[in-house]
Amino acid sequence: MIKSNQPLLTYLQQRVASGQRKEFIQHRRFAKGQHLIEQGDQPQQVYILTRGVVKCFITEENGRSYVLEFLGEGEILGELEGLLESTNLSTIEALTEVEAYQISQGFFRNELVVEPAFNQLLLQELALRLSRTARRASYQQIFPLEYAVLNVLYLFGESGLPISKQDLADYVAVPLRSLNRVLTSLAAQNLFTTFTTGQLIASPEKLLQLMQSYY
Amino acid sequence: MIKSNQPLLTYLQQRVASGQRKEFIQHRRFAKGQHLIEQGDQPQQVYILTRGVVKCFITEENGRSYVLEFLGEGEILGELEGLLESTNLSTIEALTEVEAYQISQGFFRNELVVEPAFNQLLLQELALRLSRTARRASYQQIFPLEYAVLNVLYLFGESGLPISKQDLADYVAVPLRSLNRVLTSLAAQNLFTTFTTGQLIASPEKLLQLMQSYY
DNA sequence: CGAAACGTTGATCGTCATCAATGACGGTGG
DNA sequence: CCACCGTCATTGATGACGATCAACGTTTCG
Repeated sequence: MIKSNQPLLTYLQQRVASGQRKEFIQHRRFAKGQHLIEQGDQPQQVYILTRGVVKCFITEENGRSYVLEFLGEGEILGELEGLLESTNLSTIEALTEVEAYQISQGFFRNELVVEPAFNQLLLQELALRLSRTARRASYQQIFPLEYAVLNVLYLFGESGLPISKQDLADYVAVPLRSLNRVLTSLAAQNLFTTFTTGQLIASPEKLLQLMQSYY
Repeated sequence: MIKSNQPLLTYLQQRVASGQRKEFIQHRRFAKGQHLIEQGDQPQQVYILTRGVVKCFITEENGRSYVLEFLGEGEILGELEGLLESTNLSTIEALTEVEAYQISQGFFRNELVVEPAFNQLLLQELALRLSRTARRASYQQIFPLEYAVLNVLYLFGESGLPISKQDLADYVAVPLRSLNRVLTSLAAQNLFTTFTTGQLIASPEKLLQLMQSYY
């Protein structure tokens, strides 16, 4: 659920360690809550996360938000805009304190040409994101809310939820009130207790079984 | 709405005309209704359309389908699987008679390395699709069905709808019956007549105005 | 000083009313 | 025969409003 990209992180660290042209790569830190990228703005930079988690979301004209992804270590930000030379598709907000390499769009585009390994990593990253986004669009449209929530709970398993309920609500694209309704209804089925801390009690098998009842 | 990619088509035609390694590139034809790619199968080929329109859709376990895109000339198919070496994300069905270049995954991957221009075109294509898919996931989740339908009608404008109502219904992710309901309700507002042939009467401005009433 | 009592604040829930989307079934018209 | 629509019933999701509860710092009293 919180996507990461270890190979890209490793690649970049080696790239930095090699020392070549490292003047184009800055390491920056962002406080929790800060926006790395603002939807609709003209983009300038590309980031690659080295620590922390960000939320990547689109805000619609009526004020409601849709969370595209939660991104963690090794994930790249601003790459779509770097490739398309368009304004920012989404806002990127730090959910924790975040550290990231910052590179200019020009350097980013140049790297794609001169570094086949980087090029390859980016192609795979884009392909994977497209695949994930498409799958999610599909099942969130087709199945009812409860299914999507079960899915999220299943993905987090017993590890606990590192994100706020409001963010989770935006992820499944409903108001917080509606998410809470579903959660209490699930809790009534003895699926878990004390959701507050993100702790599940029920077995993943039970969740899977419930999900399959929608087939 | 029917996405196309002229630069990629032009590139490929030049590539073929140059005659180099053209033994790896076959030109194939598919009848209307035929499936170029089947969801879940092990992929073998990458296609680039030269004529016709295909529907690219995911079928969920409960039998309902979600249309990801309608793709036309110059669009590439099977590239995600070629990059990720995964099973097919979606089914690709010919909506009209279709012609396409067919290349093997191996050749496809090799081209990405030896042909910077092709590599660049693919990066941009993936970035654009990701951007489109994300935007659509967002507004379809957040706005009611009528908004999505107005949006589609607006995009097609007065050119008429080249796709069936069932396909359109799958695109907005509702049963055909529900789509028809929305259409008749819109027709009652004098937005257009004789939708059967895909003809609109109303001005795009009027559609836009209606859409904005959801803000 | 320390513990109990208090008040404030934000998150959550019960309830009721409403709207959006779906399913079913039968009718109508090409 | 098939595509479409009218109607009615039902489910899913939302909005509003007030009640409740937990967290936390502050006040009060022994």
